Parts: sequence; structure tokens; C-alpha cells
Amino acid sequence: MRDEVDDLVEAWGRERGDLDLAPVEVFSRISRLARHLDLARRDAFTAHGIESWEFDVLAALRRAGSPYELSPGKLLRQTLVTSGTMTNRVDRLTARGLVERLPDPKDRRGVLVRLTIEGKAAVDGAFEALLAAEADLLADLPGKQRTQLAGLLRSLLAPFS
Amino acid sequence: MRDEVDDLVEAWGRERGDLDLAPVEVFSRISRLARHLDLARRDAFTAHGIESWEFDVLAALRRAGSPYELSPGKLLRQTLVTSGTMTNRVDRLTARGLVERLPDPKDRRGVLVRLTIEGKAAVDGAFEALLAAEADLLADLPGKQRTQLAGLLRSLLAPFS
DNA sequence: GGCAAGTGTCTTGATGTCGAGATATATCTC
DNA sequence: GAGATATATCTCGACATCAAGACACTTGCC
Repeated sequence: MRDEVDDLVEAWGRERGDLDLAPVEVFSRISRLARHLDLARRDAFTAHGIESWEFDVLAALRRAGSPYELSPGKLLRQTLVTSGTMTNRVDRLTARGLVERLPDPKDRRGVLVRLTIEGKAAVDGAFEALLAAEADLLADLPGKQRTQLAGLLRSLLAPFS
Repeated sequence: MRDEVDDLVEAWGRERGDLDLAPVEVFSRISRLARHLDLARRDAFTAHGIESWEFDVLAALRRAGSPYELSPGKLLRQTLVTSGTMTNRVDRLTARGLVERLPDPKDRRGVLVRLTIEGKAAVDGAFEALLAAEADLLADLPGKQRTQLAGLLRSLLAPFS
């Protein structure tokens, strides 16, 4: 089985045969898979009426557990966006009724963002759809290889933490 | 060795123990690695005075081989951006003297984008820096496992082509 | 040859994100 | 306890991208 990256490596090999292209074999595939994955995510979420950026925020709140509250600061660190972006996102999610802003009782500078009932329902439905779509993409890979793949990826990712 | 995704899966497991989170173990790692990779790329390129989007365009031309020419249409298909974006990018690369626009002798609607001498030098230097940075990230992974990982990723990526 | 449909590139307007700065409150140091 | 520094959030301007449409030329068909 041949993929896009085999073509890419072949082209580079023709032009720069002097270089060791082994890293491309791994990292180019990771980048491309991530891009395809984004599209698959988008499709899965569209069916549930939410967008990827909305899921990112709602999922962080959902994972926090009851009462599903986090500060904007914690949210932006989990989702890797800047503070201006998070303000904008929370504004739009509030307008849609999926989250609400409350004053933080412990810190008068602060605010808490809380999932509403509607927000919890939306993120739970979307997450199930996402898992189903992702399971499809993995369908051809035997369980053993899946575990192996997860393990290899973990050893690449761990140094970043 | 534990990574960010182990925490993520643990949190979801607490809240949604009813779901099979196996896909997250693979795809969440792929997305996160892609993000870290983007940052590493950016750093490697910054040292060579170019940006990631510039590399994407220049590299496509470089891979095409001498005389390093492609139409804007081919470029945008290879880099997965829209035509408006490619016009803007070629404009800026032209202003920097890294590419030039020529009329396509075969089709008077068309244009060819060609790498300049400076552009070729820039992309070659940047590509070597990228490979070096990526090789670092792979340093802890034995060659055998690296090949195995590339193979597993290929089987996930191949269906998209 | 001439008209219709197709192709290639560029233009324009809308939008989401970033980054820097502003404001308010908290915490630390002496 | 007062002043200085740090933290939390929001505001605002700049900018890269996208999507749709405009325009020019080419190709296919009668």
C-alpha cells in the first residue's frame, strides 16, 4: 500500500539524494493525518450542529467534571489559544446558550465559565460522534497494532510534556 | 513514560467510563504531535529567515526539479490552500525575491512561478535545518521502531489518497 | 468558424486569530 | 500596611485565510 508521503519522499530523493529523509517518513505522515483528521472531526461535529473550536472549549469544561466550571485562563491553556481568542469564543458560546459566565467567588478579578445543561448535552453528543468517526478510521488496523501505534506515538510525545 | 494524552484519557474515563476511548489514544496523539511539530518547524525555519508558509511553497517548487517552475494552480493543490491565498503568497515571495512570475508560454491565461537562485538557496538551507530538527525529535527512537511507526502511519494515511 | 462550457488566476469582503496594551485585583516584600 | 510586582481578563488593531465571484483565455462541439 502506497500513500502520498511515498511520492513526497521519492521526489525529494530525486532532488536531494544526499540527505537522509527518514524523518520525513514519520513526521510528514503525522502532519497529513492531523489535517485529514481535522476534516473528519469537522464533519462529525457538523451533524451535531457544533464547530471544532466549540467542541474544544466545551470538552475541556466537560472533562473537568461537575460542576463543569473552569476559568478563562485554564481554558486557554488547555486549548492553546490566546486570551483574546478565548474571550471571543466564550462570548459566542454564551450567545448560543452553551456556557455561562459567573463571577469567581474566590477572586474578584476572575470569572468562571460554566457549561449549561444544553452545553453538556451538545458536547456529549458530539464526543460520541467523534469517537464513532475515529473508530471508523481505525477499523482496518488490528487491535494489537493499534496499541503498538499508540505506544510509539506516546514515546514521541512524552518529551514535550 | 507518561504523556499529556494519558491525562486526557484518564479525565474522559472518569466522566464517560461508558465509552471506548481507544481512538483517542491514537488520534489525540497525532493531533498534538502535529502541533508541536509545527512549532519545531517554525523554530528551525526562523534561523534561516523564512516562515512555514514560505517553505511550503518554495519546497513544492524545489521538488518539481529544474527549472523549478509550477503554475499557481498546481501549487495550491500541493499546499492545500485556496487560490486567493496562493496569489497573496506568491505576491509576498516575489517581493522578497525568492520567486518570480512568468507568463506561461503554453497557455496565455496562465502564469508560471519560478524559484530564483536566492529562493533555491533559501529552501535548501531550510530543508536541511528541518531535517536536523526532526532527526533530533526521533533520536530516542531506535531505527527499527521508527520504520515500524512509519509503516503503521502509512496504513492509516493510505485510505485518504 | 463561432458559441458554449471549462479552466486558470486574481479580486474582494468577511472572519477568526494573534499580540500588545489597558484595567482591575491579588500577592509579595520590606 | 504601603508600594511594587504579578495575575486575570478584556479590548483593539493588524493580518492571513477562505469563499465567492469577476475576468481572460482555451477547448470542445455543432
